[in-house]
Amino acid sequence: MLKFSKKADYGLMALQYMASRQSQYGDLSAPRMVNTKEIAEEYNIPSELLAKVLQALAKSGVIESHNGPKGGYLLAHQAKTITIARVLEAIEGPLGITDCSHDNHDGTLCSQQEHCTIRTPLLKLQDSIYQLLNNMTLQDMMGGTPLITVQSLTTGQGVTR
Amino acid sequence: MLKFSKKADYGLMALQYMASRQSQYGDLSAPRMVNTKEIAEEYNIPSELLAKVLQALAKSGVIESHNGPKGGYLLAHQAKTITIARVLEAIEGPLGITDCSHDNHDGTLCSQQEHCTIRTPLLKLQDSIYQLLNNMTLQDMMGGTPLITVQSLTTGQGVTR
DNA sequence: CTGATCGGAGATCAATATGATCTCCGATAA
DNA sequence: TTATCGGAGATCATATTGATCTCCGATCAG
Repeated sequence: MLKFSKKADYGLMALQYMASRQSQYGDLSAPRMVNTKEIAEEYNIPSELLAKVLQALAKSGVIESHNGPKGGYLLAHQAKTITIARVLEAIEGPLGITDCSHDNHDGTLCSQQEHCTIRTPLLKLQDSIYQLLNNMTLQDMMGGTPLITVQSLTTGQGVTR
Repeated sequence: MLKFSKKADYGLMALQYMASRQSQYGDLSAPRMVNTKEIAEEYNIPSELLAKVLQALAKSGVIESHNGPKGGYLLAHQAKTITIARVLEAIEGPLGITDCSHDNHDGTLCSQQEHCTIRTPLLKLQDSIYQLLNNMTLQDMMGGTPLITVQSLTTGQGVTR
C-alpha cells in the first residue's frame, strides 16, 4: 500500500539514465539517443516491461521515440521541467489515494458509503502528496538535490469547524 | 499505485466512527463500547474483513478489545494522539514507497540494481509522505474539514484513462 | 529502389497481493 | 455451569500488477 509500482520505478530509472546521458552534452541541442535494450542491460530490468513503460512515456510526451535502426528515445524536455507527478501519471494514469478520488466516472460512486466521513480529509491528504510529487523534478533526482520540505497537512490542528 | 488499500479505508472509517461515539461522552472516562457488526452495518462493509482490521488495530494497541457478551472495541487513546501513520502501520505493516525502503530484512537487496541511482531521492520523498501521515491525527479527520478540489490531480488532460 | 534489420507497439499470459469468506476458540453474563 | 456473543486464525477467490510473446512500421545498406 502506498507503494510505487515496478513500472514507476523502472520509468524513473530510465528517465534518470536518459537525463544523465544527455547532460553529457550540456543540453538538448545534441541529444544522445538511447534505446530500450541499453537501459535494460544497465539496470538489469526486463527489457519488455521497460519497453511498455517507455512507450507510455512517449505517448504522453515526456520522451520522444524514434524508429528504425539507430532509433531510440530521448527526453522531450529538460530534466528540470519534468515533474515526478507527470511521470507517474504518464505511467500509471491519474493518481489517487482513494478509489473515490476521481469523479465517479461511471456512476459507481463509493459503493454504498453514502456517509463516507473519510473522503474529505483523505482528499486533503492526497492533495498534499500530489504537491510533493509535483514539486519534485527529474533534475532533483539527479545529483541528490536536497528536498522539498513538507507544508503541514494539519492546517492548524484544530479542525476549527 | 500509491493507493490506500480497502483495509486502510475500513480501518480509518471504523476509528472515526468509534471516536465520534466516544466523544458523545466528552472523553474516554465513559467509553462507549462498539462492536464489529455495528460498524459494518453503519458503513456497509463486510464485517469479516472489518474484523480483521480491528484485530490488527487491537494487537498494535490503537484500540482495546473486550470479549464476551456486551464486548467490543474502544479507542485506547484520545483521537488527538492517534496519527494516521500509526493506524496505517498497524493495519499494513511498515510503510514504504519502494521495495527497498526497509533494510533488506532477508538479504535480498534491491535485486540486481546495484547502481540504483533512484533510491536516495525516493527515500527522501517517502520521508516527506510519512511526515504528512504522522502529522495528521484521527482528530483531524473528525470535523467536516473543508475540502480541496481534486482537479489539480489531473493536470494535463492527456490522461483521461 | 528494395529488402533486411532494428526498434516500437499492441495483445496475451502468469504471478502476486489483496479482498472476502469460513470455521474454531475464548470470554463473560445469565 | 452453560449458552451466547464476539475475537482470532486459517483458507479460498478475485483483481491488479508483472512479465512475455508476436506483429507492425521505419530506416539505412546494398
